[in-house]
Amino acid sequence: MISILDSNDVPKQLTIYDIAKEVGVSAATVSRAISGRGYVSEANKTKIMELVKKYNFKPNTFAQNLQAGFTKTIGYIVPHIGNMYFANVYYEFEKWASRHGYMTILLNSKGDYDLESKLLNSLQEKHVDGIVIMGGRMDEIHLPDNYVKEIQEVGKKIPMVSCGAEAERFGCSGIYTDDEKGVEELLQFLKSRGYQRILFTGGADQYYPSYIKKKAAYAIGEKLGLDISVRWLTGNDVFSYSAGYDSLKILLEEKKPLPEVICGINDYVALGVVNCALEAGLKIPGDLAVTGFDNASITTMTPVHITSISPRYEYYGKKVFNTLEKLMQAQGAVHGKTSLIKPEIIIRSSTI
Amino acid sequence: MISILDSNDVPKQLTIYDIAKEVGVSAATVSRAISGRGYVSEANKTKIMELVKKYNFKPNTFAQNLQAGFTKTIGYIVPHIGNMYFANVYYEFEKWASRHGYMTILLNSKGDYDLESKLLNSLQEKHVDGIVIMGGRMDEIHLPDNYVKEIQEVGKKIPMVSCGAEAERFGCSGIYTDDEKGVEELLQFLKSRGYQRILFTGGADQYYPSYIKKKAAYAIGEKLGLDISVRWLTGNDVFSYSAGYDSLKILLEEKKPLPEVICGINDYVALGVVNCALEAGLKIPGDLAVTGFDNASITTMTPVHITSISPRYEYYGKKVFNTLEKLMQAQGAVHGKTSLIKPEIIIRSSTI
DNA sequence: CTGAAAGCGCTTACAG
DNA sequence: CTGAAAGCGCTTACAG
Repeated sequence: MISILDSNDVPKQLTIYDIAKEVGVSAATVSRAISGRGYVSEANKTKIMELVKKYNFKPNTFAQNLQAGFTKTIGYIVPHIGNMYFANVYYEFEKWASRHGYMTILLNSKGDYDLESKLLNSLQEKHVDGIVIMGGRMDEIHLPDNYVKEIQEVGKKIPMVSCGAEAERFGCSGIYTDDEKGVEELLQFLKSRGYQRILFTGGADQYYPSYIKKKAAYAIGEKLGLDISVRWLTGNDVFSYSAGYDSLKILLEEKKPLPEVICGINDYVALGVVNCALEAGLKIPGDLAVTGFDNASITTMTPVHITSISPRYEYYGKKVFNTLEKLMQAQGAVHGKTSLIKPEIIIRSSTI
Repeated sequence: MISILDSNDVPKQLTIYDIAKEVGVSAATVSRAISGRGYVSEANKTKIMELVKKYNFKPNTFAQNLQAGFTKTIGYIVPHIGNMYFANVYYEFEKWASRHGYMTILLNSKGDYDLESKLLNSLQEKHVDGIVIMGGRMDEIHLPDNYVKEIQEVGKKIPMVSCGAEAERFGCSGIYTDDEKGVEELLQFLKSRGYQRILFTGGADQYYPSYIKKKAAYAIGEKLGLDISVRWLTGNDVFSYSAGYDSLKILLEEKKPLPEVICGINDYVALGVVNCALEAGLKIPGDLAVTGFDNASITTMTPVHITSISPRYEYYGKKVFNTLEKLMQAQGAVHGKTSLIKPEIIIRSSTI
């Protein structure tokens, strides 16, 4: 009998007491046998484990947690898991978390700061052992103070890793793609292929990933003697396919000479540029080269495959987990500074 | 002082006892004040809530859970959250779960049945209140008996919703897209536009979604007087972009007359077909029409936007949550039969 | 309206 | 090697 029905017909959970009674030992002995900690005679151990198997008994993790003071649960907040970037990092993270016995609660904030606050609150109530937060307010440069403070407060109580630039301001550990290095690799590559006039498009200054890339593009471009321009967009959806598409469309309508390369701020934008170009009868990379960032799977789902800067998801996700785990293990953890992950260029057919 | 340091410098959690002591009441009163259940004098309530606010106190959910017998946690297994289909359904599901006070643990199984078993086990240990499982073994027609039995066993103990066809065999509730209706809508639409020769590609017979669509395509095609053919692929990656791409490529190499329409088994496949067609210099929809299933965002990230059958993610995710919630609330839940969700055709420029 | 007490299911010194 | 007991932090009848 797996579940004993009480007077209300509510199935009662099987406990170590039930096992103990059936074997004729105390609950303590059952606990020792199952956990493998402390001495138990072979005879008893065998009997106990047989019943555990027979009933497929699982000790109640919550009781264990209450006792142990940790939950083996991690909270993970992203704006939208439908975004490949977040999905890819999460996938790799979760793999490591699972292997190490952690379960991850995945929450979507839609980039809504107040919803983010609510979710952060729920995670605290759950007493998760650690928190990872990506995107949303992490990327916002001019973030109102109260949102910064909130993260600081939470971070004081719960180990937290922020996946965004400038995690220092939140007082928590950060893991982030080294956008500067990414731009450097990209520009060096483009230069090596003989490109000169390069346009960056698709971002917006108020977000770190765009801001950093822009700054780096100008600085490194100058160093390499390249002709760099940056044209961000206005409107909401600056990181989208249609942002890239519209961006080139407008450029074409202006009838000024095109740059030799358009670098989308991410692969969605790059794909938009590619498709607009193809529609306009431009050859890629003959008439125009295109690159992206993030190495999303869509880079190979187009007639020309898009050269892109890969954040190296596997390494990234693993690093996030390792960093968080260290914090979780060190009681009264000291948050380190942001570690930047060196990205990698993946060369495809959208560039010579 | 939010955390009192004990001799080991381990920050101690704040409990209702600390609050009680500071106000000068019992823990029971604090509990009543916070939960809002039972009587508490206004005076005490005010004092207590002030401290709760001051210390940002959160009652330990695990202690509450242990008491209440439920965890307000749901386990959710998908093969890979990087797949847009799963990501979209999860996103909508999680929205509702959060609103109703549930947190969702998202696990990736990679479609590996044994990993799936392990994950299922961990979820049981966590004593989640409910489980959702999508893809992986759910879609496999010739699933070895032991995997079926396992799901049956888990489903007996924990409310479970399977997002796949034929959930009945697992003895748990199912929510699934009505693929038959989807094919019907698609074919009726194609007929209305005057199309006759229609080819389905990209699936494999051992998976329900393909199998059902194939069967429906033949049956409904005959009813409507259409010329239907189905060409599944061999190899691993039958649901991918390159499956679609290769499929058309081979067709073109055979130099037989092309069908008027190619229906990809999903949007990735459809996109592959589209791009192969464009590369071969075919006009879409002039020379060839293309359609997909799932209404993924990539349908509009191509030069021609792809007509697709939408599973209506919003409704789908909500329905999955509602179904699971009903099971979780009804103790000793009786699993219903699979409810099919009527899909919707989204007409775009890849068809006349 | 309030507090003492028992209990949720487990673990862990402690004494034997 | 084993069991009785206390405790993890909360809730909930129960008696007052």
